[in-house]
Amino acid sequence: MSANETPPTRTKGAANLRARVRAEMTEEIKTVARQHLATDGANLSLRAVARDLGMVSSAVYRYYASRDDLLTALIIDAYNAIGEAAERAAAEKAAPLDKWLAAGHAARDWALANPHEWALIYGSPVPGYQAPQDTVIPATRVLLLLGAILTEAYTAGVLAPREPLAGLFAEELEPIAASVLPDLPVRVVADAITAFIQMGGAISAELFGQLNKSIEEDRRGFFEYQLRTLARTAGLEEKP
Amino acid sequence: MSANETPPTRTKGAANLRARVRAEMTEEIKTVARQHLATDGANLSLRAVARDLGMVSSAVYRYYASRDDLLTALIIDAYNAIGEAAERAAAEKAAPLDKWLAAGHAARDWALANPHEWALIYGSPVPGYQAPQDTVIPATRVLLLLGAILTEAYTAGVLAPREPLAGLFAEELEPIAASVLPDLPVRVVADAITAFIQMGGAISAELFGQLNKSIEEDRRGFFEYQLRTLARTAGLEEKP
DNA sequence: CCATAACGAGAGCACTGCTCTTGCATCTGC
DNA sequence: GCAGATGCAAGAGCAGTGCTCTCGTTATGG
Repeated sequence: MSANETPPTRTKGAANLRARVRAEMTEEIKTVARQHLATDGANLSLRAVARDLGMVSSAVYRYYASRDDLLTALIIDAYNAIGEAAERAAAEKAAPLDKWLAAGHAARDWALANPHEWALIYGSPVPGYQAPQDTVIPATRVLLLLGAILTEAYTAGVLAPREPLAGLFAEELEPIAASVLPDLPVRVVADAITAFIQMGGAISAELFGQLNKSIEEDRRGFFEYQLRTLARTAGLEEKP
Repeated sequence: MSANETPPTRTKGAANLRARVRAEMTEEIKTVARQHLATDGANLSLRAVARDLGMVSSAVYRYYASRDDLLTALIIDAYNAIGEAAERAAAEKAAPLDKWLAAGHAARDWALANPHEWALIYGSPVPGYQAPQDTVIPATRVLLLLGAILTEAYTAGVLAPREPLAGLFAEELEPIAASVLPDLPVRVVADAITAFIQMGGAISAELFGQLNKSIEEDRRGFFEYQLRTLARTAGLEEKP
């Protein structure tokens, strides 16, 4: 209630030394936890993390109130990491379809490099875990990117005309479309969501071993085939 | 009971009574474990299951060598359950597109009714768990069903002609296509796999809460929209 | 300068999967 | 018909878990 807490602006020197040490410690715990994620999956052991840091388990609780809090931090980081990877890749291209493909491949590459973090955010939810509100905005970055690419193509007039949508779900998407851009067809929003979902499905299937014994070598090519199919469905045509 | 000259190989009566009790017990453990799956997810507690059955944890090990063995049994059951649900639904229809839609909706309905079993088979892999060979055949039932529907449409000549595939992955799929049917285009196999993957992606996205705040009411309609899109991509056209 | 707040260590609670031993009931070969 | 083999459940025990609480220590800031 009172405004007596120390503002981080004024104190300097030794004062924010402790704060800096604390921030470093907080980050280091995350780093080690991320490594443990690779072996233990979502049920990582706080005690093991503490052991690796040369501290006792209860000390970790000074930095994260619970194991779930630590998981939340990792989840937010993962959402931001894959979102940023996709955004960067897309920003390097000019044509909408090129952006689309670049974003998809960047997401897949990130997932292949960080499979357990991918599982954390796009796999089955951790049993007792309830995602807090902080995660929802980072969680939408990739979806928003796909939507932005389609919207850009639409406003540029290079998006192939699509049949309008029918169905109740289309009405539900109406306000979303309107909030992005007045007169944006719901079809664009629906296609962005569909593409996001199925892009994720394709990556998950590859990562979770569902296409074993079918495609072993050219999984990247198969993924691109799916990416292009999704693009065509959304109205992004190939350049002639 | 007259257990006169019981041959050493084929004892009946009291002999297989014990076996029957054992089979019942084995099944009962699975039933209770399935219930616990709903609350604990993949990391269900063997001890809790045992408690619910009025027995001690070590007794369960008479029936399942390890927790992973119990999980395997549940996984196989789940694969078979969703496979059978989809097959039954498809068998009730005549036209390929109707079979396609029925199979998809049946799979989704089953997933909505058994979300944790869905997560077990199509979600992120359980950390230490390695799926044994017994699971691979049940795991392919839904995929095979989609492939069968497309193949049936192809042999009936009602599958719209598709562009041939290009890419290394297409060559990898060649032997699979040949093993199903001589001269079956790889495109059909690729489309079946794609549809299977993205159907699963759509269900997972809905189940794992990825389309929160966008479509809340008519998720079935949105799913059907995706189903029809996948069908069209695979060459299953609407009846005029 | 000294009260306060942050901190790490350690013990402890209730829980987990799993192993091993023990005693008992049931089945089975002679 | 009985003695021995076998199936089974219980219990103790091990090593591990998340989390809480208490206890000295140490750095911070009024």
